[in-house]
Amino acid sequence: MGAAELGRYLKNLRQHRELTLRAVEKETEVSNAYLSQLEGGKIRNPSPTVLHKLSKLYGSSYATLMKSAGYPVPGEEEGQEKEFGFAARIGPVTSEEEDDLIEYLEFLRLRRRRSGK
Amino acid sequence: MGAAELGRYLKNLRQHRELTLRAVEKETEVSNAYLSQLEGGKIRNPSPTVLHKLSKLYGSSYATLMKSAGYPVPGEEEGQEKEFGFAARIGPVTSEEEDDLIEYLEFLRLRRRRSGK
DNA sequence: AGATTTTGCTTGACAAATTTAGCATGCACG
DNA sequence: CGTGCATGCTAAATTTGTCAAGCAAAATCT
Repeated sequence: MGAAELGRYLKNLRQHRELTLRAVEKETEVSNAYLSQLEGGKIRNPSPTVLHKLSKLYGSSYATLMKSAGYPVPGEEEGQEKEFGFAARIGPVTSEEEDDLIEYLEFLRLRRRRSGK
Repeated sequence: MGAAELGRYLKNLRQHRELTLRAVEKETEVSNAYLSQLEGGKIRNPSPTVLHKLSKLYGSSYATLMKSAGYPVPGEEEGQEKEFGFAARIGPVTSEEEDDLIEYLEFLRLRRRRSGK
């Protein structure tokens, strides 16, 4: 898990695409030095931004890279099928409304927890 | 976006739950000093692992924390419609909560219409 | 073969994340 | 009033991500 696995995975992706470290550096603006360390399994907590850039360039899944880096991946946890029914029901919302609704939901749950259901 | 937004968001979550920095430290094994800096918007790239721990403790969505930290969120990138993005962000809700949220959304829109903006 | 370029990697330095220790204010209670 | 403790914060220290520069082997060219 973690650094070593991510390294092997990234090296595999790159070599399979016959790209050089410096070619990847040019496309992705991540230094070849750092890429080398990444592939060598020497980096334990790479920034998700870097992983995202690499996933785009390699055409591979960002979620997979995150996972193999040892990071938790949203949606990997549990039951995210039911949520979509709600999305359809509530219709389009602005991002401001999103923020307000989420905060209100948290308030609701807190209140419910205090007064035992 | 980024550090300041994440900070406000985290502080809000914690205060609504009436937790102290040291209480959070105890549950999550993230130092109270670091939590303070996080909430003060002084941390630009917190590790996803930390965000995940906080999301679990606060009962809030990991994806939302990632997003407000300025990280790309897996699943939100391509393909899926905007409404589904909100569904992923808000996480699973009970049907009781659905009702409350929709009612609250109507209230929000009514209020906004009254006071200009 | 020798020169030049390319490639992967290591080193040194810098910045930023995270922790440990400690400070300052506020609040209880003797 | 004091003293003790909780709370939020900051300063210093440590660890680690990230980059610029450079090096050795391999490839490529002449």
